[in-house]
Amino acid sequence: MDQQTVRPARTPARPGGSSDRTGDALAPLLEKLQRIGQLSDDDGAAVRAWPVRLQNARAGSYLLREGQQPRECCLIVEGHAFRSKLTGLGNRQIVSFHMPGDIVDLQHLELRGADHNVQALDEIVVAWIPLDAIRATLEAQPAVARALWRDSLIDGSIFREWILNVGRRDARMRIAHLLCELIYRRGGGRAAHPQQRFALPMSQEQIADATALTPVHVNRMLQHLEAEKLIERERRNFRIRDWAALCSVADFDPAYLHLE
Amino acid sequence: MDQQTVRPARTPARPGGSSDRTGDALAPLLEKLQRIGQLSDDDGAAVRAWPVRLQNARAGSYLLREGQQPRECCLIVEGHAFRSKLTGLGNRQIVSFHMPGDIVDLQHLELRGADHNVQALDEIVVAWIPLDAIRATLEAQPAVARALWRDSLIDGSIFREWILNVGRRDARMRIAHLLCELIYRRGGGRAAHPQQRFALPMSQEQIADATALTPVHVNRMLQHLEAEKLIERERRNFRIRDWAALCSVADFDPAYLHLE
DNA sequence: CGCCGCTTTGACATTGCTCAAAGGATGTGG
DNA sequence: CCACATCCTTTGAGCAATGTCAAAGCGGCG
Repeated sequence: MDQQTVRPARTPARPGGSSDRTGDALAPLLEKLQRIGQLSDDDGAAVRAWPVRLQNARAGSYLLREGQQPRECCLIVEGHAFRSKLTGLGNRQIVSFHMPGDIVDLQHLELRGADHNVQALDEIVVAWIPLDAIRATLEAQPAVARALWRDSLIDGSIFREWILNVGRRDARMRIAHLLCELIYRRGGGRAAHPQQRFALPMSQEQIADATALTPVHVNRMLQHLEAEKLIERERRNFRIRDWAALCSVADFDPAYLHLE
Repeated sequence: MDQQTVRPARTPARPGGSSDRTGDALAPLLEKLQRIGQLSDDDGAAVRAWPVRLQNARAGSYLLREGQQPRECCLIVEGHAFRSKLTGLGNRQIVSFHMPGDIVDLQHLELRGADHNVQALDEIVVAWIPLDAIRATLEAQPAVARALWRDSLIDGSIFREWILNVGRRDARMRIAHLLCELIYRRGGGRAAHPQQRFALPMSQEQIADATALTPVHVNRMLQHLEAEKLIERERRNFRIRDWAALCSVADFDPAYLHLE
């Protein structure tokens, strides 16, 4: 009944877990790279050889703080995360949401200090991958480098859409657009089973921080979407009643996700 | 007296210009790559060998439209450009400004359809570089690949800051922040001569589209900044009267530009 | 000279925010 | 198994920032 939220494994991953667990950990990443870049067996093997360090974290805990200079990249294995920035006055803006298979701070391959925070959205399992291991692979396996570059370019495209969303759509459209994006990405392209019920991993306050609204207004707009019979909802459990209409309200065109 | 705007050459570049003009065209790019990535002589030579096609364009003309599938990248040689997206209702959001040395659509190395428009801000000279030429260089010269990747990661960082700017700062801060960014980037890091007068290449309507405000409100906020004695202004000509205070009002921290 | 695009001003409308408090879940310790 | 704390969601009333509409200035250019 809970389609969306991938629960952390019952048996908590041991930090520095054994190699079979490690293989599991990289599976969602490999699947994604396969999808966006076509890797050879050698490429896949090189990625699988990355020495990952597993970590469990609870909802809200920081995986990375602004200003840190990490020497590892953070790959999401299970659960969800978000990246955020703070205004000098303390206002928070969430700039992206992430799901299993996403490397959340790939930019540290080239950029020094983190310019934003990364936090767990729900209970989460992440795999830390040494930057040096990735760099070594990039030289030996150009296809991996291309796939990762492509991934970060898609990231950029999503950021541009978010600037548009936050800047030029009204509250109702913003929220609808975010819903569409999350549902679409959950399906890995092709809004899979838009009718099914699912649980969003984020609170209304986090939706507010992603759409640049207040939690109060998010609440009202969700009720509005419900009254329009576009969605059904009960706490964080959603069902889309009219996917086409929701997309239209949201002004949602998935081209920017570049999932083909 | 016009520090900011680089005037298009008096002698208009011929499309498909001769090789000496071509060398000039790539100079700002090489300088930038040098700064962010340390290229060897070979690397530089490979870039200089790119067969560019020069084009003059007047303010407002489109260099690229959403949905197109370009086979060339667009490098700015002189003048300025901006990228924008449109809402289904026709509201425009500018997502970035660009200056000489910027490749404005590097993402087409990996991504198919353009997800946004690119337009000239003022009179401009651009160099079109075949994607295949760039791809060939990426394989042969990994340092060039790294520098370009790094550049696109910085792009992403700027997008994140814009999401924050548009999402969580008020109108006055947004505009001040945009001013700070433009001045800082003009100096290539280190806000060079913040006291000097300069002309912004964009209209107040374009500032509005970049900050997600209306032109009317931009006008009022500029007057407000002037009344606070932070800036001096007469049409598009500006002088910063108090750089430190402006940065503070703007909540501006240049770390996100990653210029070190 | 006269058009045109940009900037500026004014009056008014509205979206979304603030503040405050109440209602529900869920979990924990006694 | 209850009592309570906590975290989220929901509601209400009033307000502020920003948008809308309309028109007037003002510079530059053909």
